[in-house]
Amino acid sequence: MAYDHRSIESAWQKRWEDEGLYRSVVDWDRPKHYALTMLPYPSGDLHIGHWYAMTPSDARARFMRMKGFNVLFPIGFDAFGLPAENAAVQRGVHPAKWTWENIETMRSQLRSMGAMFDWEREAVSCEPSYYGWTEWLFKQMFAHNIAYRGEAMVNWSPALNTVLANEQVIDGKDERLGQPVIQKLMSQWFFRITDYADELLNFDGIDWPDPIRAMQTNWIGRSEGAFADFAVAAGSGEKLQVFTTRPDTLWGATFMVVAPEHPLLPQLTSDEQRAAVEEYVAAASKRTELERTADDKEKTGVFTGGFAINPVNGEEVPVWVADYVLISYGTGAIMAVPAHDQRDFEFARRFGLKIVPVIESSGDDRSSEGGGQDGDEELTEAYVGPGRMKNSGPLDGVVVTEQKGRANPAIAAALDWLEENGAGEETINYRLRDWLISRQRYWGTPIPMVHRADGVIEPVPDSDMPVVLPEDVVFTGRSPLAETPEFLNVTDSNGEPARRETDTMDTFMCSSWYWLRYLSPNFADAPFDPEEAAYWLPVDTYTGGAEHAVMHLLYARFFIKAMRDMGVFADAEAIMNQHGRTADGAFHEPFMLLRNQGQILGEERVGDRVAINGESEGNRIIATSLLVDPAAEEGSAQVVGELMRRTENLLRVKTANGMVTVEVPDDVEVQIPAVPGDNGLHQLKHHLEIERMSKSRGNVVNPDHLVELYGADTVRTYLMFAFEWQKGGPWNSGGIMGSQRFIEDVWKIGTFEYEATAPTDDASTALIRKVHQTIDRVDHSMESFKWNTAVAALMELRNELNSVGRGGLVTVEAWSQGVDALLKMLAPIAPHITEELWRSRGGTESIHVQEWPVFDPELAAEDTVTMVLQVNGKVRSRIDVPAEISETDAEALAMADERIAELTNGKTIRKVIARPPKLINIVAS
RNA sequence: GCCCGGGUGGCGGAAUGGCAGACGCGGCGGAUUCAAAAUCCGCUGUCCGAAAGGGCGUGUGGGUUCGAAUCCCACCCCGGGCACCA
Repeated sequence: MAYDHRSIESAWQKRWEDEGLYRSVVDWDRPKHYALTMLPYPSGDLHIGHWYAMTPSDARARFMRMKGFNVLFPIGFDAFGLPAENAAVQRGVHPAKWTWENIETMRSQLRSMGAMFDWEREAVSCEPSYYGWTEWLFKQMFAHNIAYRGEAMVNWSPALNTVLANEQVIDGKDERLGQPVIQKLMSQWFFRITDYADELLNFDGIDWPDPIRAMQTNWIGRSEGAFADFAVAAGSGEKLQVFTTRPDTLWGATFMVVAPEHPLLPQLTSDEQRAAVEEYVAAASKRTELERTADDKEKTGVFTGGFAINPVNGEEVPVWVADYVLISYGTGAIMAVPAHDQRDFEFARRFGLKIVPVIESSGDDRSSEGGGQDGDEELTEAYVGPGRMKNSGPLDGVVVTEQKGRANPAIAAALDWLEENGAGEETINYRLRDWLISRQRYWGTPIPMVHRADGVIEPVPDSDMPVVLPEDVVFTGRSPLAETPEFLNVTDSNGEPARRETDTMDTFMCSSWYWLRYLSPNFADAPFDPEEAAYWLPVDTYTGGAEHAVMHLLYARFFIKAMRDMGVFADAEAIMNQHGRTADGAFHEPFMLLRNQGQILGEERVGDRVAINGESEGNRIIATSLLVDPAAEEGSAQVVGELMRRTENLLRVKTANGMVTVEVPDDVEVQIPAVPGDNGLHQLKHHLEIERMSKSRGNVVNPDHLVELYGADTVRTYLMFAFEWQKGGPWNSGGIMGSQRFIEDVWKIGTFEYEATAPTDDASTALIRKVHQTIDRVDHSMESFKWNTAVAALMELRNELNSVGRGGLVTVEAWSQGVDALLKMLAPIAPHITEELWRSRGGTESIHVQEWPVFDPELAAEDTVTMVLQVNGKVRSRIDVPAEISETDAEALAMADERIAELTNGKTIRKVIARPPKLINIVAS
């Protein structure tokens, strides 16, 4: 009977579900394992990337289950977000309808994967039963002063009509559409994630990939330094505070620069300079973040006419305004030390400002210049190296190293001096900003707050919670909530008319706690059932894409810490203790072990070779005929070459002489001999690069189609076998045949009626040995997320079974052990075929609840080993020796070897390195 | 510029400092077939050689070691992150 994936796979999926095989229930007598895959956004189609991310995650969960753990592996949907709203604006579909239809499609696609999801724990973030608790969490944050309303320069996206978090802005453009983002002063809701900056820098106790840790560390951007206060010269008693990581260079601060948005700027500006400053500030505000931070831009700036007093030496320094100083970092003002900071140096050179070196380089080459640095005209760049302080009054001569913070003696001395003299204080500054969570959108979690007429902002009372999104709204592209009076108009706690907050929350809020809602998606008294949380938390294994490094993964960490501090886990912890477990770090970090998969890219494809005749018109050719001909020769038509790109009726053809643009009028006949019937332009195949899959590039691989053709088991196996999982790479449509053959071979082996026609003990022992070697390899591979080597080891076992099966060389018992082991170890990877074969071979319970094969090192041990004989490190011979051969015996055998004798003949043996039973190396000359 | 990864056959990729290239794709040759597909068997880093065998070979150059894809130093290239962050 041939293997029919179509009937077998769907039948088992149904049966597993009917029997509740993947229902996971709290059982304090068994060790738990919470496996989690990042929850998908319901875009409407499960693409191959979802499979690539989720099937290994599923295989790992199944593996842990067979290893004896009570495994929870839930799934849900991150259902709020902009695409749903865009669909509403563009196509008139309500976001809820669009979202739920997509979820429905994706549910059935996810089922076709055959994953062990516990669907009874499914959570969908756009349901009031979910987002009501997101609102509740917001209120808790507000009550604990973690959420606050603040006015700040925020990223405003005119294209998206909303503000965005810093994390969502890349190179001055929004991460979604790539449209420019501008800075705007607005009053918005923030979370005090910066209060957790130091804790977020600590990754103790969690096993996360280094790159993710590095990215988060980078993003948080801790720098040690000092605030220094410069008194504003023209009276008023105002102080201009700066942040610096180099307080040791204070004596070299010869001017100051403030950001165009700095609040003291109007006060600092003199009347003579006011017009120029105002013009500069106006121009800066119009420029986008991208323009302001462009690399190659020459620094611009304007003198304010104001001065400040350098606290260390009382000198008056001019204050400039320039947009290279950012209002969002530090204090928005800097002391400029042109001698030792390249940016300040460039600015000083451009505007002819004073440069005073305060570090004498200690290198011989430099000191021999005889203090050449003092003659600042000769300087070509700022000096940032080590040396000794000079021109710095009390601190002259202190050693300057390249270390940061207090570890640098010069910085330590300067910090002490500042504090002793009341001129400043030691401080730590972060690049991380508070998390801006307001969005001027409809399809998100409402912010449960009310703006009273007297300006006070108060939370929606518990009795009116949750705030439910009104469904009957009009989509214009602006937030409909602000234009829906029934939603907008409320009464406050005093019974006075008030206005409801119409902004919704960043959708990253939803995904910052979803793994907690999975525990009990229908629990009505709290965000999660404390009993479930006590048993299952924390998440043991988390898998997903690395693109979330500084967004989701950072927010999720912040959330659990904030929730812990608000006491949200108190009940769960008490229950944990009752069961004799201690919370340890369970509520400090959300995900104990994190692994990231890479990305599947589009397959490379050669474009059609086309032969085109036509007439030149300007720099393009208007075609009169077009033929696809793989064998077309150079010169056989006016344009001959590979079709690189097609946009409507414009073709880009790569010819021997370069790229040619061809326009194909509607009435030109397109001939593609390989495609029967009338041919059209849309049938032409253009060249595909290896790049990200996207509909617009036409290089998307559809998993549904692959499942139909090969079956889910084959697709799963291929995805796990053909790539280094953490790396990903281009799709290769040919390679899947290898996995299909493997699955079919497993079917043949599993259904083979084995007869021991010529069994020998040796052959049987050898097969069992192979089985145990395989167990060892698969164990280690699965443990460390190396799916490709796990599959490779199983393929080797398949090869072994194939060859012994044909000869009937082993006992029936050995054969049977081999087949059982193969099926069990393959079960996490290919759940359907292994279940079918397991049952057909007499299994009464599911293979997925069987115990994982136990490795026996004695059975795995070889009794003879091929020993390599080297002369001077080069392999010259090989001999078979007993595995437990002694060093002397091994050496003797090596010396007795013919080839070795030949090669060492007449030479002096200097040394013999013996590593029995694997290797002997004879050093001779 | 700074911080992470990574460079191994035609391709995807294996290799606790000890036989480089497991496993698979592709390719070549053969069997089967009227033929093809499927299947099965064999070969497949490269150069020299009829063969036996040998030379070379893990981005480049150096080093440590009896022995290096693996460890150290310098450099080149690719991917990712950050970036006028004071």
